[in-house]
Amino acid sequence: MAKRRSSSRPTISDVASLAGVGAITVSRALREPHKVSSTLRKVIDDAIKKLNYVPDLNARALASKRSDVVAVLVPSLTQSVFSDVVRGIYDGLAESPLRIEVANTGYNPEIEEHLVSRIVRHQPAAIIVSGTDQSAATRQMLENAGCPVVQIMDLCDNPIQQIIGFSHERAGYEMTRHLVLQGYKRIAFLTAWLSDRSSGRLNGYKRALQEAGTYDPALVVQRGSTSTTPPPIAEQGGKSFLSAQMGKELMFEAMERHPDLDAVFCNNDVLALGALFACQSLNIDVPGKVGIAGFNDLDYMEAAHPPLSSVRIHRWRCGYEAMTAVRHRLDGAEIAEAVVDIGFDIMERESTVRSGIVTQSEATMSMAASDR
Amino acid sequence: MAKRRSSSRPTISDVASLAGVGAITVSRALREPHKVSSTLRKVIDDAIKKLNYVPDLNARALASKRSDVVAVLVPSLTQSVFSDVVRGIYDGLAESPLRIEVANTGYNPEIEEHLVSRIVRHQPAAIIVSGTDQSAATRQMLENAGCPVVQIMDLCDNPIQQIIGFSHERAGYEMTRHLVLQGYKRIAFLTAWLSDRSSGRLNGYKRALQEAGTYDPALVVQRGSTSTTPPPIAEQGGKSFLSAQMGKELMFEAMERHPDLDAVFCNNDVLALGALFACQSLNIDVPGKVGIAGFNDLDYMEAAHPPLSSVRIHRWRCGYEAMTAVRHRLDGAEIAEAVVDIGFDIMERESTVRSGIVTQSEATMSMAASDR
DNA sequence: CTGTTAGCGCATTCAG
DNA sequence: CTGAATGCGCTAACAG
Repeated sequence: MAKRRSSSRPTISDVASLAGVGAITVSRALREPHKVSSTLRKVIDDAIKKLNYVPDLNARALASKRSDVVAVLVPSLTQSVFSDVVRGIYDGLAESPLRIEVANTGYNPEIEEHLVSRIVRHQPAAIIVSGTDQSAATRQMLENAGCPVVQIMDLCDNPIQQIIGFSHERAGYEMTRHLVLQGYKRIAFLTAWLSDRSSGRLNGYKRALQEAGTYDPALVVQRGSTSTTPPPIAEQGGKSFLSAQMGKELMFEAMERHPDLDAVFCNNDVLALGALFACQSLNIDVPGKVGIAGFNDLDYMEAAHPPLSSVRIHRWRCGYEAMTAVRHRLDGAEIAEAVVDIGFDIMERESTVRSGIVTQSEATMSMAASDR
Repeated sequence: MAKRRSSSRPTISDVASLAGVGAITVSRALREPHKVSSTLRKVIDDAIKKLNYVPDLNARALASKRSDVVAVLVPSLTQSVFSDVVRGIYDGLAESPLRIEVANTGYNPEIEEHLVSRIVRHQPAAIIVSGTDQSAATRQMLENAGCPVVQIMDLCDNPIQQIIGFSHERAGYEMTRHLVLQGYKRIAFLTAWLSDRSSGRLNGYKRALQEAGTYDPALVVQRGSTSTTPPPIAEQGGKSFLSAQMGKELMFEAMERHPDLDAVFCNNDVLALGALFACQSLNIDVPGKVGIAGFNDLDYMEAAHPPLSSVRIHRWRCGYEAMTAVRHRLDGAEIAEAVVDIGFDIMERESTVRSGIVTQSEATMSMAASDR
């Protein structure tokens, strides 16, 4: 019997010798049971139980040049949008032996690049990454990663391999269109900063208002004039930059700058919530005097008083489908669809319906993939 | 030159031969630069850059029997409480080469046990785990993990190794005490289900009311009568079980069952938000007719109209300190304090202050560690 | 279906 | 401060 450097856990050869077979057979019994006769399989299973053997996954990763880690890159964990996506990813995991390593880009392409460079050293089983605005270097690394790569939460024509999401531009357009149809004329766009995806929404807003002939660039109210990324956590003192408090402030600012304002489309639900609180504190009628719409449709939007309109995006499903796609491909399947549009729903609620009474508790306008 | 199975990325010996040194020297230059002469270090660095060498972390983990993965176990990712904690953990990472693998127990001890059993196979660098209610088997595994283990978000007398958090019982007590001092008599406790930590809060509530002589078990309003864990995600259809909508329903239920109700202490801010919406929809004065308090102090509590009282817990800091502790110990330091109380603050805001006007925008009562 | 051989890329001895 | 040998535990590639 070979002597060991340290008397640690049982190894695969301990199992093999106890079962009276070769190590590779044990290995196969573990990973490809159908390639091992059922008799041997039983003997091996018994030996495994007797020794309480658990495979060393680092050794496996080294030998096979492939780990069981699915790397997930999201811009933020504290925004419930992404935590829901991540939960969908976790739920898609089900019984598979895969693990998930979440990394946080903080909306910063440089950090993202750094993270990807680290991730690829681990030979991940797959990579799930948010959005399409990776730097050229990042994209390069992802293309060379040699594993399934799935982009999520956006759409584009040339995904790295595969993208699952929806069109932010269309979402922004449709919600703005809804406001226009409700008769709102002076519709502001409230945002903290502009991520790549937020810009898409803003473009949709712009297009809808230009069509309506009521576009006014001054109505885009933003935190700081040119911020395109949130401040680093350190400067936030561990608090979230995106907050109801900020929504409140943006709303006050918007109303001060534009006394004729009659609706706000908030880039984010938490800003919309803040906007509502702002109106409540000034005794401003919603939706009579001002309409309020958000984006994401977090749970409190429906519960609010009045219920707040929003764009429901299928964040959980997005994560779930991404994980499902990953698993299919890890099982050897080809990419089914390179671009998967999971759509969104415009949730029309009281906060933006001033033309009458909402007959149903909420009207839904589904904007799912039109090209299916 | 040894032939390779696959012509993949450069290895440490490629670097070594290019630099004209032994492989181990390269290894040391990477991990313990101070043990290598600066001249060699420079030569090696050049070679590394020239070859674009990146160490294979799986091989490193196999050889050293220790990976760079810090496993983090939380009951939920979608509750912002824990996503803030996780962010604190990430932020505590800073420039260290550690990675984070977050796993999700869903408040289910069996799942937790399963996850821990998988995690320990990876020889993690450290484990951070929420709470103290691990199963006996889980605790056993953690004790034998052979790496730093830090418990967070609670306190106890016998941590596995080290615990960083605060007392839920005291927090529940102090907030209830505040309500009592404000003259509220019929104070309900609203909760969706009772986690181990929630129970602590409930116990504090109970103690405070018993002291005041106004405790009434019927005032504990819970979703379902005996639920101790949330339903699995599948039954939630990918939606969060804990929601403002549920807070609203619980509030309606509480008011119906107890017309004399004059305050609610919600186990969670999102429930408190729902309770507020419930009152707004019925035109019930807050805090005149009913006081509302939450737990966690998420950002919208302060922004709400009226601002909602809550127990501010230092979730970001908790994660950050846990990671800091992990890094210290990975650097060879001993455990400084086995039990670290990071305290909490009672945020007294308008929603529970009916005896007069809050002179400051918010009064704070800090309940940090008293025994320092 | 099963086994043998030969590494995966690195870090741990233990020498100098 | 530096290096040579050796093996971490497992699996790919062939052979039978």
